[in-house]
Amino acid sequence: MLMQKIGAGAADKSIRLAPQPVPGPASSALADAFALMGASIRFDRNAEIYGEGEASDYVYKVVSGTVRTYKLLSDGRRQIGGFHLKGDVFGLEAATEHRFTAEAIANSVVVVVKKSALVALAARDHDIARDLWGVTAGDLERAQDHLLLLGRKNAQERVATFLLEMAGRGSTEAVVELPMSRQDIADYLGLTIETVSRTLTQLEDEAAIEIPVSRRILLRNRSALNRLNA
Amino acid sequence: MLMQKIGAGAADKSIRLAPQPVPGPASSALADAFALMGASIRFDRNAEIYGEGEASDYVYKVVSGTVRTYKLLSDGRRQIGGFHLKGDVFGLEAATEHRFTAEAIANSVVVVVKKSALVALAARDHDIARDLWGVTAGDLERAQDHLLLLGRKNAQERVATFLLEMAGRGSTEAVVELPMSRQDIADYLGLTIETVSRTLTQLEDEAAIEIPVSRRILLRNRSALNRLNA
DNA sequence: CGACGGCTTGATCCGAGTCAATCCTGGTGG
DNA sequence: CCACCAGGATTGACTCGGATCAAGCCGTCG
Repeated sequence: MLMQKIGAGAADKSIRLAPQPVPGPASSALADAFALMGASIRFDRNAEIYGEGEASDYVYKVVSGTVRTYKLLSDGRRQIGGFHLKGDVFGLEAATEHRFTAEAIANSVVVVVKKSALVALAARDHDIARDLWGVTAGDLERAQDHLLLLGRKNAQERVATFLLEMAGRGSTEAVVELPMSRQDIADYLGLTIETVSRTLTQLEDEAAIEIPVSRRILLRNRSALNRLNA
Repeated sequence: MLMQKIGAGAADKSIRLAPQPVPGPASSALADAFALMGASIRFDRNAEIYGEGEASDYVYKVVSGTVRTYKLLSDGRRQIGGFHLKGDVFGLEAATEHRFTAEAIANSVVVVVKKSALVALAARDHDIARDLWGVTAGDLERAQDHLLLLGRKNAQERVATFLLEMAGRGSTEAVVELPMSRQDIADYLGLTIETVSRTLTQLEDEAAIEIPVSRRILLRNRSALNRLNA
C-alpha cells in the first residue's frame, strides 16, 4: 500500500509536495489537476510503485524515467502490459484494485493524485470526466493493438512493431533509445530474451536497423520495418 | 457505413424503432439510454455490423445472439478481440473510427444509439459519463487479461481459461454452450483450429470436460481447469 | 440419401524455446 | 589509469509445442 511505503521512509524513495507544474505536451484539465494537486515521488530503478491487487487509491503520471506494468502467472511467467514514458498517466483503474504491478525501470519521478479527488472533480467538471475516459480509452487502444501482436505476429513482426512504436514515442524519429532491458522487451512481446536478441541481430544483418550500443537502435530502413508491421 | 446499410435495405437486416425496454441485469443510466433512444436491428449470421476504420457514430448493445469483433493483418491472419453476448455493449470508441470489425456470429438483434447523443448526455448527466467510462474500463480489463493469455499461456491453459470465462458468462455454470465455431475460438486464443480441437479432446481424455456435441461442453473437473488457469 | 461445412485426427515440419557457453561493457577498486 | 567483476547481451546446439498439410468423420439440411 502506498502510504505504508511512504511512511516506511524507504531509502529508495523521497516525497516532495507541490512540485513545479509538469511541462506536458498539451494542457488538459487532467494535466492541470496533476499540476495542482499532485505530490511527486522518486522511485529507484526496480522499485515497486504499486502491486497487483493493492487498492487503486492513486493515479500516477511519469515526470521522468520509465515505468513498466505487468502481470505474473503463478509460476513466474511475466507479461508486461505497457511501458510508461514521460508524460504518461498510469495506474488509473475504474475498479478498486490495481490489476497490474508497476515498477520503475530506471530511477524515475512520478506525480501522484488521489483517485477519489479526480473522481469527485469529474462529477462536477466534465472536462475531467472526459480526460479520465480518454486515458482509459487510450490504454484500451494500445492493449487491443497488442492483442493482435501477441496473438498473430511472428518474432520479426513483433520486434519491428515494437521498434516503430518506440520510435513514435520518442522525440527523435530515427534513433530509438531503449530504457528497458532485453528481458523487459521479451516479456512485453511474448518472446524470450534470446529470441529478441537474435531477431535484433537478424534485422541488423538485413540492414533494417543498426545497434551501436545495445540500448540504442537506429532505424535504417523504415519501409522494411513497416512491411513487417502490417 | 451504417445508414447506407440500413438504407440499402439489405435482406439480412430489418430495423424496428422504439423496441420494448431491453431486459438487462442491472438498470443503469446507460441501459436506460439504450431503452429510450435505441433502434434495434437484426443481423444474420456472418453479417458485418461495422468495419474497422469506419466512422464510430453508433454504439451497440446485444439483445440476442452473439457478436465477434476482430482485427485482420494484411495477409488475412485474424485476431478476435472479444465475443459479445446478450447484454454486452460494444462498438463504443473514444476515437472517431472503429478499431475493429464487428460481425454477427449467429442471427442476432442489437440495439443502436448515436454516440454523439450519448456523449451529449454525458456532458450533463454524470451517471452516463460514469457508465461510458465503466464500459471502456471493462473492455480494458478483459483486454489486459487476454494479453497475459496470448503472451504467456500454452494451448491447454488458453483453452481452460476460455472455458472458465464462457462458463462465468452463461447462466448455467457447469454447461457451456458455445455460440462460436472452432475457428472463432482459435482466432480468439491465438491458436489454430486443429490445436483447439486437439486440446479439447485432450481435456476430455483427462476427464476435465465432456463434449456431448461440439458446441456444448460440460465442465466435469473445475479444479483441474482452475489449476490450468493461473 | 447425398453433399457440404464444421470438426477431428494423423503425420510431419518448423519457429521459437531451452540449455549452455561466451562476450561485451559499464562500474569499481586498487 | 588500468585490471577486474558482475550483469546484461549475444550466440550456438538442440528440443519441442504448436503449425501445417492431409485425410477422414460426423451431423445437418436439402
